[in-house]
Amino acid sequence: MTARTPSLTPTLTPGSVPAPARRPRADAVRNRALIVETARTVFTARGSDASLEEIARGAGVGIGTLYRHFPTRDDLVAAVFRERIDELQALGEQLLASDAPGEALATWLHEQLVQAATCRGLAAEAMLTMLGQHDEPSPCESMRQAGAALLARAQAAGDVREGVEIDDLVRMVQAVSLAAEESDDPGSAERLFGFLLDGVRAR
Amino acid sequence: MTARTPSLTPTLTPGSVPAPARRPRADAVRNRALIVETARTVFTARGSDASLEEIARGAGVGIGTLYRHFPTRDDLVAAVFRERIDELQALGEQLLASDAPGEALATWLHEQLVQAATCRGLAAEAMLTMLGQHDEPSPCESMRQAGAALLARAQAAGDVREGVEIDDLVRMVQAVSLAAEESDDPGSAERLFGFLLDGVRAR
DNA sequence: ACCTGAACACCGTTCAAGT
DNA sequence: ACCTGAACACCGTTCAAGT
Repeated sequence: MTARTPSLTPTLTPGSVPAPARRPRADAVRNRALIVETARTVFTARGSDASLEEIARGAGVGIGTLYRHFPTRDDLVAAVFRERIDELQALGEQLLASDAPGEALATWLHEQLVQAATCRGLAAEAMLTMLGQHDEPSPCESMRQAGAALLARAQAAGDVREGVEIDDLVRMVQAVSLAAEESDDPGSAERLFGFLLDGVRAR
Repeated sequence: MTARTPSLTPTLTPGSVPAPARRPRADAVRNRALIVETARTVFTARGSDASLEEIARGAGVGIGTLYRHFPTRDDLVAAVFRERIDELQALGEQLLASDAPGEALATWLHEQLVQAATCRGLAAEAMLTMLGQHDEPSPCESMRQAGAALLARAQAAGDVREGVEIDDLVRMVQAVSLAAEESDDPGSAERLFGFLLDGVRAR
């Protein structure tokens, strides 16, 4: 969000290495991990608008340290869900080996639904935000491509209709999760998910 | 949210009128309307987490006046969307006269989609919140019943499959709107809405 | 009865001073 | 290089004092 001063100065000599890639200090590594872990706990307990101060306090670090590692709130949220994104990517690549393309896609999307519910809907919000910024080769982008491959295969097999895009599907699953969250009916999410699948199925 | 002191004192005599139902002061009525109108404008411009102070300032009243009329933020949001809810109810009742039950439901749901996009997704959030609290005979509850009648008719005509509930449908439409909001593809909402309709159609 | 705005609490964010 | 926490800004919410 915040614009940073461009670091590319004209004094950069042609042969110079772009980034020194120093190894970070051990306490910094530990603090970073502690903050992420605490954030996960606090987000689960308090929801998406938990206080950053509470997270810093819980991790036993100063608020400045939290900001040093995660300049924006989104950066922290992204770090919290990084593992889940990687898991979804791995699952997607695994499912490409399945011999039932339609079912494989459904399984992957259902896992998206399960993940979306973590941290009281924060996971779903984070996913929607991340899907909006598919510029650089981010972990989310890799996950997206795994899903796209599953979808293409399901379409080629005639299981899913044409015109459906992977972003639509993933977005819809997050939306289903968000919409079902406030419902008093516990089966709501699964039922809505079923409608979604039926809607994209080839007929 | 905040618990209030119970006002029901034992001195209440059996024959006493429960509420005097006084006519409110003219300036109070005007202020209330001004606050709601300003809130709509500010929510549209700044999104769902607009400052209440800005709304009060824009309406030309003290912050205390805003709180007097709307004890919680949700109360103000509900007031902002009250008219839309009433419109949806009226439209639903009108559409019951149509001779194409499936199409009538689709038209009503599409109007839900259009409404959901107002105030940068705040309308969708508000609708989801309101659907969660269907206790008293609220305006939202009347709207819900109009939709339920449309759905029942579409199901009786064999246009929509059984097992679908009106809350599911309305929630899904809000979900579609929320999911499409952050997308860079402008046709996203309509495409997802189309999938939703196909998913609930009888086959 | 209603309005006002000062007062308090809480949180986000920055930054000078430390190690 | 990294950490700390005081300092500042901003907003939500309440309430005593006004009309």
